[in-house]
Amino acid sequence: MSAVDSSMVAHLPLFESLYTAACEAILRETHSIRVPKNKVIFEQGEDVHSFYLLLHGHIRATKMTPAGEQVIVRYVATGEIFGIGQAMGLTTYPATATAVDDSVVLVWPTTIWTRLVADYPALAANTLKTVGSRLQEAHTRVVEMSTQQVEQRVAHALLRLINQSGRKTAQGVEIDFQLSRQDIAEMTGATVFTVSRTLSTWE
Amino acid sequence: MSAVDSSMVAHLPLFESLYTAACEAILRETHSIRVPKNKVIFEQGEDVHSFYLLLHGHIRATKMTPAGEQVIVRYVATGEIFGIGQAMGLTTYPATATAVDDSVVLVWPTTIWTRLVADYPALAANTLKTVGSRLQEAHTRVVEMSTQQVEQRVAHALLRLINQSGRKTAQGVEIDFQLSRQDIAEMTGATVFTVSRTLSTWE
DNA sequence: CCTCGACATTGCGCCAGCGCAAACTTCCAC
DNA sequence: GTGGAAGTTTGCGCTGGCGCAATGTCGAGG
Repeated sequence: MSAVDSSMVAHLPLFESLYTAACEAILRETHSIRVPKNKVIFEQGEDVHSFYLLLHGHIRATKMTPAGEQVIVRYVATGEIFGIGQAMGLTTYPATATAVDDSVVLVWPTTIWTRLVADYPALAANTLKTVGSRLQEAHTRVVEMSTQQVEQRVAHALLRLINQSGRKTAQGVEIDFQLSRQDIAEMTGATVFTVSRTLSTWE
Repeated sequence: MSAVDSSMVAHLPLFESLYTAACEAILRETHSIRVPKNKVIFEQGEDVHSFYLLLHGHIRATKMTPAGEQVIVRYVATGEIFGIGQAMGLTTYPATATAVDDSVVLVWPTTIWTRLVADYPALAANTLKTVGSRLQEAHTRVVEMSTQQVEQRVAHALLRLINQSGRKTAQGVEIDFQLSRQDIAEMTGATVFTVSRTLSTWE
């Protein structure tokens, strides 16, 4: 519940080509909250009430099928906005957002989105780019699911995570949050068993 | 290459909450072209040079994998914009657009996108909604590909087409363009054979 | 009317990946 | 430590869907 310094966020894509003053004005409408690991931020189907910016930590977005199977739609990386269903014309959240780690997020009430966009048009343009690149990623995934088998899908999923949240260490690259076989299965559309077998062949 | 009457397009989502004058100004920057069936409008990988609005007909967007397999990303319905890679921060088209039918499209040079958005901020907001709903659809498809088997994927793919381009007739619903088994296969990530078998069990 | 080419169907063998059960490994909590 | 819960690995049988080849259907052009 503390104020946010614009120097912390002004460099993010969301604020690109906005003046510092505008950026500060936008930040005046928000506050930061801490989200403990495994806490659900919003649930699929819930009425949209807020949108968010991830300052620190990691968030997982999942969708549940009517049959009760869970699919991981994406991991939100630091600096990204999420929960922007309102901007896309939705009235309920299309997925569930859960903190994978202890995280810190900025919260805005969705009610002010329209006003913010009217006051700072660059905001819509920047959000458009973000959503656009997510669309790209989703299409890539559709293509992968259509044409590749599990082994390659797992490989690509891991590469995507590394590019997004990888950290170089002496031994190689490390993803800085917990990732179970179950998670990989839910990202790739495979079973835990197959994922386990696949990974074991790579040592 | 003829002028376009604003009354034809003013009701489209793209122009929502824009004044007629603005709408007309935007239309003054475009011209319509006829695209014969099977003509490629732009190719995946090509530098973005234009964005489009489909007035009449049907367009198919496909992606080719490095291995040469083709996947149908989506069908563009009448009234939709497409080829808006520029707005999403891309420099090359992420997919190939081909006319499925003889079609009529409006063309704008991408160079004016930035200016249009600056002059008419609602344009960015409206585009954001469009892209948002495509993102939704893409995620739905990822979930389907992850959890359902071919039969249900085919069913959903057809339902999506019907909702989008269906026309009611005495005998039922009709999709108003040619659709081969190969097409359905490329939409669902199955083979022509399996699609054929699946459809035959439904009579 | 016949031919040719494109598309669709069908039979058959095969295998990637699933489902399940059982064993093994970690990591807490007490 | 010790017991238990959660996560992982592995063996095994089964099957959905693929690959291919052969055959069937339909429409357009000579």
